[in-house]
Amino acid sequence: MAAATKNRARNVPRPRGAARREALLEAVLQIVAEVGPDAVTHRRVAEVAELPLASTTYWFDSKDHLLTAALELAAQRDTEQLHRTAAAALLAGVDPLDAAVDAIVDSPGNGPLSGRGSLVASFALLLEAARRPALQEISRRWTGAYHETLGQLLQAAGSTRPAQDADLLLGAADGLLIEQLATGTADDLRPRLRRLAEILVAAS
Amino acid sequence: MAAATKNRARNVPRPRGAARREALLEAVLQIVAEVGPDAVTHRRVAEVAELPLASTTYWFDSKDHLLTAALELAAQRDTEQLHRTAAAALLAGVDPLDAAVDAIVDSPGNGPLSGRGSLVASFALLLEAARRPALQEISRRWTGAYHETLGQLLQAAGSTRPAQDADLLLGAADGLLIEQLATGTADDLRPRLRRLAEILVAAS
DNA sequence: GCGCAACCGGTACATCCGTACCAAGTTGTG
DNA sequence: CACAACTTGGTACGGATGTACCGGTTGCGC
Repeated sequence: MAAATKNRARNVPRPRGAARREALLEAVLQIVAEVGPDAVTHRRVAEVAELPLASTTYWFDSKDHLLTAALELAAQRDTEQLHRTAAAALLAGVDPLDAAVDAIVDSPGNGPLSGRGSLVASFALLLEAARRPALQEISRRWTGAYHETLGQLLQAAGSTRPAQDADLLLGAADGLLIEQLATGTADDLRPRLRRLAEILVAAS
Repeated sequence: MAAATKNRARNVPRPRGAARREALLEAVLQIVAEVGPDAVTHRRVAEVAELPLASTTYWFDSKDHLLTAALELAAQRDTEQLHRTAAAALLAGVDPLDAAVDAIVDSPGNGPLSGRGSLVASFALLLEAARRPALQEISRRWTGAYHETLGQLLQAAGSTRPAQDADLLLGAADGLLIEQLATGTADDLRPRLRRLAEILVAAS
């Protein structure tokens, strides 16, 4: 039927358009990391992405939409990276506690952003979610993925209550990371988190 | 001597002026909590504080100065509250672990801002410090006060390495608080932190 | 081919921003 | 009382911002 052949859904971007869209989000994340969420303006995003100003309003209805989509992208990338790390560690037979600590500490360090910068961006966007309920669903999925993956690793390490242990371990990691960012220190968190993980498992 | 009678230091605000200054900082904190740091503009601050626009530039050289002073005020208030709580608990002979957990969870809940709002403001300002070294000194004093106080309480509870335990306990508290803010949940953190504190002390 | 929707990019505009300036009011001191 | 410093609040200005608009281009389905 004719209808079957012209079924490309409306509003589905063509390949080139999708690439532009992603370049814009990339630019948003870079700006959030380097200067902060206040600095995310249509003009600056366009400049960083090397695209004309109007492309920002073409692909995203508003600045809100731009930020929401950027948080979604950051969460999705980080989650995928987390799953890859965890799966590889489990298959390779690495000590699950080491895998858990590495998964937390390394996770945001890859991708096109530098480790520290992408951390700042992630936390800034998370904090945005505290004021915008629309973002909370994304935050929930994001932290949920961490809970699940860490729980599996802790269980493999012998924890009898992996959910609660993962909760505390993830919390400690996030809190210590924020503290490092806010005070400008840069010690290696791995030994401290490793010790916490051991204590949690041993106390099961 | 004549010199002795006119020794009021220059630039020391007179009482009425000091009240205005504080009202402005109060307004800054309120705006940071409700809308975010991007929304802190001279005009809006003046409006919230019910003062004329020019008063903001009179009492604070620039927007940077305004934000720095606001972080200082938040840190100072929170630290005083922390010390009060801890000292009272130690004198009253309350279980030091309960005191530690209460000191963390209750701490930012007082003051003119609602608990959740002042938490958001605190974290937002801490995150600002990640990008502005001038704020990091304040952040360091702030977290330092927590480390010290929590360390004393944990030591009283029998911890043999109070510094490290305080570090992890504070980290976990901050991380869990941020997670709650970002996901919109509101469970009581006390039992979880209490359990962590017990495990840490027991593992000494 | 041809038409239509998706896509592109330049420009315009109302609004808000940080900050400077200045004239009037207030207050403590000699 | 007079004076100087401090304080107040109204206004102005150059610049940046979010977003709307609109004519041109591209590429897919017929």
